[in-house]
Amino acid sequence: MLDKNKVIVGMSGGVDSTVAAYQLKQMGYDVIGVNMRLWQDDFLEEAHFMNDGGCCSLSSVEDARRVCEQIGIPFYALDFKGVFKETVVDYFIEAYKNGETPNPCIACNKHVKFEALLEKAHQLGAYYVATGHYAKIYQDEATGRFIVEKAEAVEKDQTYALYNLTQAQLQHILMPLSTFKTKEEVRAIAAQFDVQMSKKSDSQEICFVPDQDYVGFLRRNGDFEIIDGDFYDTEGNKLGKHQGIVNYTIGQRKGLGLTFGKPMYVVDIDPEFNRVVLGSNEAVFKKELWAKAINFIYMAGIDQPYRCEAKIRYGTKTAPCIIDYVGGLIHVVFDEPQRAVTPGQAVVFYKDQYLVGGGTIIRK
RNA sequence: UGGGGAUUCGCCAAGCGGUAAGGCAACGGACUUUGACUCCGUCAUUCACAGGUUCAAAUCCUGUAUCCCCAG
Repeated sequence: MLDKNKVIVGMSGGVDSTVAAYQLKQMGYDVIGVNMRLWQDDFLEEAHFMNDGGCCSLSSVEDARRVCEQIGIPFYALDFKGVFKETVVDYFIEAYKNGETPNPCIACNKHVKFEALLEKAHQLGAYYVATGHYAKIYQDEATGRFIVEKAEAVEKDQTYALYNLTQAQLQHILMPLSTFKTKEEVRAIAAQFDVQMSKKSDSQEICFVPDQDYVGFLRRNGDFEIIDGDFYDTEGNKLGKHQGIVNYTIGQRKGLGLTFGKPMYVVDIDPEFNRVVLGSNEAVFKKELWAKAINFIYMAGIDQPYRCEAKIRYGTKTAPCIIDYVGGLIHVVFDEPQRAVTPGQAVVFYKDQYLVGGGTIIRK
């Protein structure tokens, strides 16, 4: 029987998860801190890149252990390298191989933090797994569905990366940072028992590529060749050589190595012909998109066109749109054209502050 | 080995005797759970080279080099 008062907290050793654990302890939960060992890269460890990290930092085990001691909760470091490799790293490599831009955090949430870790929690008898994400999760009394709502701290809201979670997962998840209005409040609490840690900067890179060189990561870990190809304009004229499609994402301006007298942006990536199409900023805007692998949270699904808002990239604003199921895919039509619709990225739907659902943008 | 035109930052390009605009690229920083976008900052004591005329030249003159066009 699972203990509803028992919770496993994913501890990165950073500010957010530390405060999450602390809050739960204060609330009276039986809290266990767990640091997930996710990835090991000999290349980077030799290069001393693993010393400072973020949400999934590979080197913060000791920080996590220390704060658990300070909070007064048990701590375990557990190995999740296998599942992480299969569900996050392999997906990441595969996406680039296919000319897409992946979002590994979303995959990690779905398969590692709220699946593998949740299983581990159940093995330990805990009903809940908790993290330091900024999002609200609760059960709607009327419908019985578990709903995700944007965090109070709007600028830190992380619901975009949670659209893929199922009802089965959500009922076992706690996110105690949901009520904080700012990151500063969270830091202030952290400072009460660990000043040094409370000043850690926010994470901002792919956790398994802490040197920022994801192309180098693909070279070392990928099972495919990164091949030079040609840049084309939107008319089909050859413009020059590119260094392999993995180097580019839709909307990208920097690093093209070509000059045209005006800024040029990546408009399309064609993995089949190894082509990268460049165009003006205006050419990067699209009014519609198609998405697959749809997951709904706010409701079970839609059976007719549904008006809501959508966010097509983590750092962007939501935009009004109408979504509709067409042949097993979701068709999204925006009121206004959106910049850099990127295959592989998630499109996440919102209705006011509620997370409606989302899917993966495809090239069509 | 005859005429004509050109030569300014990696690319494009202002300047036309008064002491080197700008755009693109690049680099550095901010922002960022995606090397995206965006923003901020840096980027020719020097104008193909050598002389000359001027108080003063990238700008005028004279050679030299390279390129282009038209004539052989």
